[in-house]
Amino acid sequence: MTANSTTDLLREHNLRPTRQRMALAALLFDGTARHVTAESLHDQVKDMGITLSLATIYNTLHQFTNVGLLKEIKGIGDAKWFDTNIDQHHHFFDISNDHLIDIPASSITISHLPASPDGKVIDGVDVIVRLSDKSSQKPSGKN
Amino acid sequence: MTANSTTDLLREHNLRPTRQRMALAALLFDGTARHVTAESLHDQVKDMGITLSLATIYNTLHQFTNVGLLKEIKGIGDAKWFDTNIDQHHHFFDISNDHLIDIPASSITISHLPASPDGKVIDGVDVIVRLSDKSSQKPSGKN
DNA sequence: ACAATGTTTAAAATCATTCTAAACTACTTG
DNA sequence: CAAGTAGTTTAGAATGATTTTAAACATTGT
Repeated sequence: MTANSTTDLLREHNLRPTRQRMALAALLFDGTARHVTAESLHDQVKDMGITLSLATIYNTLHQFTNVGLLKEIKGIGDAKWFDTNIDQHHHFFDISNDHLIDIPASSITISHLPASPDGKVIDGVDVIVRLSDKSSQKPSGKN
Repeated sequence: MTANSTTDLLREHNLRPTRQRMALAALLFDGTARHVTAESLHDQVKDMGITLSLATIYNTLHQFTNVGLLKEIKGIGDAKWFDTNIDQHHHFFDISNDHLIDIPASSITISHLPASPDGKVIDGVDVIVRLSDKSSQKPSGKN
C-alpha cells in the first residue's frame, strides 16, 4: 500500500494521517488477513525501527475498529485480538501456538439455532474451532 | 443438596471437604445451571454472610474445573466464566446485561466445517450467539 | 503563521488473575 | 487422641493487559 493511498484511507475515515497512524495502517492494510494483539503489533513496529507508545497502539486499534477498518475478536487466549478481515467470519484457533486462521462465514452452516428470548435479537454468531496437535493428549481430569 | 452429599461429592473427586469448598459446592451444585465469575461468586458468598478470600474462590473454581465439576467458558465479556453445565454446549450471551443462557449442543447443527490444517485435530467448537435488545441500535462507525 | 483542535505520550491507575509464603486445617498413624 | 504431615487458605504482593490522565506535541483551517 502506497503512502498516498494510506493517507487517503485514513482521511476517508476522518482520521488525521499522523506519523503513527500511517505506520500502523501501512503495516496492517496490505491486503492480507492479519491477526494482531496490541503487544504483537507493538513488537512488529519496534522491529521496523519505529517507536510508538503502547497507549497509541491501543488508541489506534480502537479507532480503526470504530471506523470499521478492523474487527475485534473476543475469546481468544487472554488478550484482545484485532482482525483485518472485517467480513462476518469465524476462526480456527490453534491452542498450541496461539495462531488464528479465518474461516469464511460461508464455509460453515449453522442450522436449527434456537429462537432468541423475548425482546432480544441476535447481534451476531461467533464460532471458534479450537485446534490442537494430532499427537498431543488432552489432560485427564486429575486434581 | 444436603451437607452429606456435598461432602461425598467432594470426596469422590479427591477434594477435602473444607468449610470453604463445602460452601461453594453447596451454592454451585444445586442442580440448576449456573454461570459465575470469580467476582460474582465472591459477592454471592459474601451476601450469605460467609467470608472467603478471592484467592480461594479462584483456587476452588479451578479445582472444580480440573476434576470435571465445572466447565470454563471463554470469550464472554472480560472475565472468565464457569458453568455448572459440563456437557458440551453453546451459549447465548446477552450483551445488554452480561447474562448467559445455555444452548444444548444438540440444538445447533454445524455442517460443512472446513478441514483442519495438516497435523491438527479439532479440540472443540464453541458457538456464542450474541443477543441485544430488540430496540437498541448498533453504533454507527463514527470516530 | 496562529489559533483551535486533535493526537501522542509517559506514567499512574485499574481490573482480573496468579503467586508467595506464612498461618491454618484435615487426615493419618501410632 | 496426640502429633506429624500433607493439603488448604489467606493477605498481600506481583503480574499482565488495558485504560486513564494530563501535559507536550502535531495537524488543519483561516
